[in-house]
Formats: sequence, C-alpha cells, structure tokens
Amino acid sequence: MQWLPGPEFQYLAGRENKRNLDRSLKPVLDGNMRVLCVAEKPRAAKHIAEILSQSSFRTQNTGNQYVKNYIFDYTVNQRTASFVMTSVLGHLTDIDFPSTHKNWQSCDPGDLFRSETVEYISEDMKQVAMNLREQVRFADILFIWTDCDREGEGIGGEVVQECRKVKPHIQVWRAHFSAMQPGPIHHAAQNPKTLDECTVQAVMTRRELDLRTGAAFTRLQTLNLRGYVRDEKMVISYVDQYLRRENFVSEEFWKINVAYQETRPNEPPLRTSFNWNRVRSFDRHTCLALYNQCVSHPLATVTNVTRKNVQKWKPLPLATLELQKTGTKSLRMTGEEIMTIAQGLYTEGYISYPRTETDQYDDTFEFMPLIQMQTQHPEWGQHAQGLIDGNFETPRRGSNNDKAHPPIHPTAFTSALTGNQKKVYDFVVRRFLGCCGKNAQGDETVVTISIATETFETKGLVIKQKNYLEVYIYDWWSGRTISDFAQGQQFTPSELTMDTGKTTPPELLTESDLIGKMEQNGIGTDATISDLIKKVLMRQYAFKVSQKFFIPSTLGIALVRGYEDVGLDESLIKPKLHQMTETDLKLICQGVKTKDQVLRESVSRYQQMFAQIVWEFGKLVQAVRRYYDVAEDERRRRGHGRFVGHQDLNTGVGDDGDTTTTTGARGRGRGRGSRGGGTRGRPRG
DNA sequence: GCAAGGTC
Repeated sequence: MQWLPGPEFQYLAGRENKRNLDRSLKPVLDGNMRVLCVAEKPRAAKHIAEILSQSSFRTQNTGNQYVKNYIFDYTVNQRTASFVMTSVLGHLTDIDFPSTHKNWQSCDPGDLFRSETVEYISEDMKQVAMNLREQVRFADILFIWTDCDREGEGIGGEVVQECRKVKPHIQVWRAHFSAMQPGPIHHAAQNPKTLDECTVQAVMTRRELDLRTGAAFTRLQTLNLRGYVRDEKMVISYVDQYLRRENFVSEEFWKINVAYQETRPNEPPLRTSFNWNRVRSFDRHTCLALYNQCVSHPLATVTNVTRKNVQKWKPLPLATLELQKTGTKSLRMTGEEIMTIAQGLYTEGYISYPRTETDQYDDTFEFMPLIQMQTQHPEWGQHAQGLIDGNFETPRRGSNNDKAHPPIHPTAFTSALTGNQKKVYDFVVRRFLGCCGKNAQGDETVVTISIATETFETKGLVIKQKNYLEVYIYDWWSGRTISDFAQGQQFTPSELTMDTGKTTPPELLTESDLIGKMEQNGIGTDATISDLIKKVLMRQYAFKVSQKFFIPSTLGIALVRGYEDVGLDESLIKPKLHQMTETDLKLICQGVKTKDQVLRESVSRYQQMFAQIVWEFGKLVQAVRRYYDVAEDERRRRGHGRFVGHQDLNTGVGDDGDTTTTTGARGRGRGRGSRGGGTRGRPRG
C-alpha cells in the first residue's frame, strides 16, 4: 500500500528515531474548525460521541445502514470545534491478485509470490468509503479513533489513505484511549498523537504475506492432488494442518490396589480405595515382588492424616474465547453457534458486547444494579439476593484488557427466552453471578498408609460451602466421603490386588481443547477461531463425532504425513510459521525492519519451501494414496471409524477419564486404518 | 475457488 505521508510523518523517515519518538501532537484548533473523527465500528462511534458530547449530538444517516454520523461541538484547548464522529466497519480495503493471476489456471502457483497485488474496496465498503470522502471535504483535521491495537492502527491507515484521496494534506490526529470510559476518552481527545506508520505497515505486510502464501500453497496442493481425492471440487487448503496426532504406543503396566470397606449401621458399606504412591510399574516382576511383600504382611498402618481447608476458585470474568471454550463443553453448541446467539442477545440488549478479550472489570463498574435485576429470576433470583445481602465479593481480575469492552455480562433481565438463546443467556448470567460470589470452601483429608514396604494414599473431600457453585452450575467439585482414619490406626485391607492395564493415548480433542490450543499457538484471534474450526470441518480435515470429539480425516492425516515426508513438518505447520511471521511483524512495529525487507525475506523463505514441495511432490502424492481412504472417512464422519490411537468413543469413556485404564486398550499408533494397497483414488490421467 | 483480519 502506498499512501503519501503527511507532513507529520516526515520526521519518521529515519526509522532509527522511532523508539525515542514522542507521538504527542500539540492540538491547535482555530475557531470554527471542523474535525472528522473515525472509529472502527458503529458502536464505538456512538459510544465515543455520547461521551464527548454528553449525549447531545445530532445523528445523520449514511449510505450504509449501520454507519451513522454523529455531529456535535467539542472544545479542545479552549477552542470549540465542530466534530463529526463516524466509523468504518473494520477493514476498509483488502488485496487480491490482478485479473491476470486470479484464475487458477492462469499462472504457475509459484508466480503468486512475486506477482502484483491490487488493493480494492469491497462492495460492502463502497458506501462507507464514500461517506468518508464526503465528510472529509468539510474537515480540517482527521481524527482516528479506531481500536488501539495493531489491526486498529492498520484500519486507521486505510482511513487516512481514503481521506487523502480527497484532501492530500489534511492533518491527522490519532486518539490513544485505554477504555471506553469518559475519563480516558476525554483525555484522548485532548491529547492527540500521531498515527503509527510502522504499525500500519506491519498490518499491510501481514495482509500481503497471508494472501501470497495462502494462495500459492493452496493452489499447488489443490491442482496437483485433485486427481487423487474423490471430490474433485474439494479445495485442499494448506492451513489448519496442525491437527496432527502423536504416534502413540500403548504400554502394559501393573499396579497394586488397596481398599478398605467399612460396614455402617443402617447405611450402605463405605468403601475407601487407596492409590499406590508409585502409581504404576511397567515391569511385571518388580510389581509382583512388591505385591508379594504386601500380601505376606497385609496389615495397614495409618502413618499420616492431614486435614486442611481447600477452596475451589470462582471463575474469571467472561471473555469471548472462554465463552466458547466453556460454552462448547457445557451447552452442547459449537463455538460458532454460541457466537451467533450471543450476537443476537447483544443486539436485543440482553447481554454486553460478546466479542471482547477483557477478563477484568473496571474499578468503576457497577455490579449491584445488574445483580439486583436478577433477583426476580425463578432459578437464581434467591442467589442474586444473597449476593446483595452480603455474599458479594469483587470479581477476580484476569490479565487481558482490550480497552474497548468490559467482560461479557447480562445487561437486561429476561426469563422469557427459550432454546439456545436461553442456554447462552443463562450461561452469561450464571457466570456473572458466579464471578460476583465467593470461592467454594471445603475440607480435604489426606490419609497415608503403609503396607510392608509400600505407601498408599487417599483423599476425602467434604464441601462446606458451595458459594459460587450454587449458581455457576457448569463447574464440578465432587465431594468424596472416606472412612474416618486416625494416625497410628491399623487395619486389614478388604481388598489387596495386583491389576494390569494398558496406557491409553491422550483423549481426542474437544472443540474446547481445540480453541485453547489455537489460542496458545496464536492461530487466529478470538474473532476468527470459531470460523477456522468450521473451515477445518468443512474442508474435511477432521470430523466431529459424538457431537463432541474431533478426529482427523484420512485426508488430514495424509497431508500431515506427506509434509512430514518432505521434511517440512517443523517449518510449514501453522504454529511455527505463525511465530516467525509474528516476530517479523513486531520488528516492523518497532521500526527495526521495513515492510519491503520483511516481505522479501519471508517470501524467499516461503519460496524455498515451495520449491522443495514441488521438487518432492511425489511424496505428497504417495502419502495421499497411502492414507486417504474415502470409505474410512465416511465411517469417521458417522462416528464409527476406527479411532486409531485413541479410546473408542463408543465404550462411553468420559472426557475426564484417567490417562490409564484397565479396560484393555485398542488400536495403537498412527492412522493405519486405511493402510493397504495404493488403489484409492485414481492416478491422474 | 485461495488467506486472515476486521465487523453487522
């Protein structure tokens, strides 16, 4: 992207100066000046206008149904100016290849690393851009109010570029605000800064790199593997192949089990089982020797009894990803469904904005009116009343703050919702009330016993006060009653056995796990993760079975194996790739590297990989022929495939299951359910 | 058709 830097950017030319740069501007307004403010989204524009004008503004419609202009007077440095507050709708522009390279057959995919790109304003944004151009005609100053994050800076750059088409030399201010609160907003208005050109360039770099690499690898794969997969229209995207699985080899182990059964009058007998401190042994002879000693001297001695207070912490304030993580687990909906419903609840005014990273409440946040509102609810009204009557405790503070929105919380009362809407609303309310409550309290007893040379342990838990658990029903803290043991006490175990089992592979990923992993690896953002997961499923890299678990398709496995064989697994799979790009982007933001430099370096890295893949494409083909199996994928889709290397879902082993089981193990190792001849698919004719 | 980032 090339926009002509205005006068205030000129001293940025030496990027070495960047780190010492004071971005403050001296806001000089002459009488009757006009300021055009542009926010990132309509909500923010309205909110800021309300604050600056103390809700005294005139509203004007634009060519876009969502975007409005808010007109009011505002005083900066004792000078009153006429302000117009408007917004865009996220990014204003995007890039693509020129028509000469758009068609997949039009060029070699490798050309896409070097070909031209063209920037354009999408159809949806045409009216938004037009509004900017119209408004800037009357303006003396362009004041950027986009979100204060990297993409926000980039969007600001796009706005500047569009406005300078009309007024090439208009002065640009940038608002730096820490929260959508009157204090920070007024402060930002009174202390404008400059737009950070380096960050803008970082965003433009990301955009270009994503397009080039995404398109090149995807076209290469799709065009050359198409003949080998059944659905010839299937697009074989190069992304999202991180759904890899470990080679898991099941091992047999042995362990010693001890239990004590207490008979109680008028009650069922109470059985207390103990865990071996060695957990398990992979050597049968060792285990047998230890077991034999226990059997010959079976009298157990209680060597230690410890009692302590334990608490289960209440949850953090609710942010988007947590809503999706916990929501997919507890509500039996997909992340995407949850977000759609949440968006609807927000539009109808029942909950706050559902897309936020913030998991800490502002010091000025007013909890009581919101809690009060919920006291009339049949299910949790009483609990809410309890909070008001003294059980309230300030919510914990998480570590994220997007400085734009508070954590997700209910904003209006309703008990009239049904279906999924009710589920999501209930979740938001219960979470909110849970956050405002106290941690759950319990008494834990740890009993240690010794038999012969061996030590065993058991834990009992009595829940004393459920507190937040009463209303936040999605957390589970189960009490466990054990017999009352005293130190020094001796008893003969009712059970003393040596059992065998096999280590089982890690559980299959749930959507909740997947969201967590993507978050950890920096894949996508809170706004895009649920979308990516949907894409993975749509492209059939994985299936969702039992409405819960994700299993990779044979196609997904084939691609991962194929890239492993080419020797690119480490460098091409998403997380690593992402980190490298991310590091470079930060350097651009710091003024250490330039956009051109990073593009040159990264593109050449990608080109090398690309060349290697082209060179060894046969290995990819082989992998697909070897692993890809239409019939197996069909079984997997229906949830009946061979879940190679994982627990069989149909045995009903829960997701909280131990990592070991004694029910016998199933398949081992890699995805060989489809192993066999090379008769699948058909070679390209 | 392909990417990832916004937002409605």
